Amino acid sequence: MSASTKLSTAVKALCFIAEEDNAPKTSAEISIQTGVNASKLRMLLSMLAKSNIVASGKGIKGGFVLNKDPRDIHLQEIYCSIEDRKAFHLDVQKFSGHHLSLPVQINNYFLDLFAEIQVNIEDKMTKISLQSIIDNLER
Amino acid sequence: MSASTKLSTAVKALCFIAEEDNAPKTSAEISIQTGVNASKLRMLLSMLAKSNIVASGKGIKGGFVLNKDPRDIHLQEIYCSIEDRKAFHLDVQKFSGHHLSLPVQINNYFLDLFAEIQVNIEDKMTKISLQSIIDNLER
DNA sequence: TTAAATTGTTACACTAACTATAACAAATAG
DNA sequence: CTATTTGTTATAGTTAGTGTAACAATTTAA
Repeated sequence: MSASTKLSTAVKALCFIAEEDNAPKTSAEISIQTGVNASKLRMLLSMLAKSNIVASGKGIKGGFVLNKDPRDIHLQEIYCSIEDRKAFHLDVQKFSGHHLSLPVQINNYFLDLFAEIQVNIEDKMTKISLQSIIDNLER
Repeated sequence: MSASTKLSTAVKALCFIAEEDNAPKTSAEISIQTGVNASKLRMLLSMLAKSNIVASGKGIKGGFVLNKDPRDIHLQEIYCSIEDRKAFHLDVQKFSGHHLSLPVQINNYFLDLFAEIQVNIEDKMTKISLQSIIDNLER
């Protein structure tokens, strides 16, 4: 699952969990509502649980509930809990050279540029709360 | 080859082609200097030739030369000529649903967000010329 | 006109990544 | 004890990326 796909899937699940009643939602229910496979959802949600974004319960009354106010859950936080790589991954051709310095310098130039882009993306994501996404959908 | 790898590879090749003398550089020479396979370089450079960023010549005196002043070649232009997808590709989980509107709305939300990020990246790339990269490497 | 060099393009094998799903132990509730 | 549900691991199939080779078409020059 690509980073951007994981993020949008996680947000779909969280939006459904956030709905009206705060009865726990099972992965099976979320799967029906979102069209995403239940196992895959459980993988994502178990990571969100480790970050205390959701709480999970096993057994017959189990499922997932939000563990925070949707106004206090931000995209950046969701992203970090489901993806180990820093923001959206951009890479340069790996270089196995010896005496060649130009390609190495250019790799470094691009790694810096890509890092800068990633900081921009993270800034943007930090400013977007789950609540703002829910509000955006309702109007 | 990922989009970001293509871009950094193309810039490596262009920096080498831009060096001092403007004798044509062959794909074999560029391959030695950059560590990138000659066939792959020819694929990239033939696209740059179609965008008039470089000119190519076949035969015994052939090779690649810049077709523009390095101050007038920008990253965005290089990117567009080697990649058909719009900027760095971010995607959402494809959705084959029927009656479900929440996932579709959220997909659209993310597609908009990612489009916005891509505009930012393109803006950034438009402001970076090949000459500025060369200058950056020399100091 | 022949030979050598070089691009431009296609093809191929190999590997890594992604996708979709299944399976099952561990925990929970009644 | 049984049914349910999470959390995790595994599996199989597909797609994308990597590295390289091959060769027709073109060009230069002897």
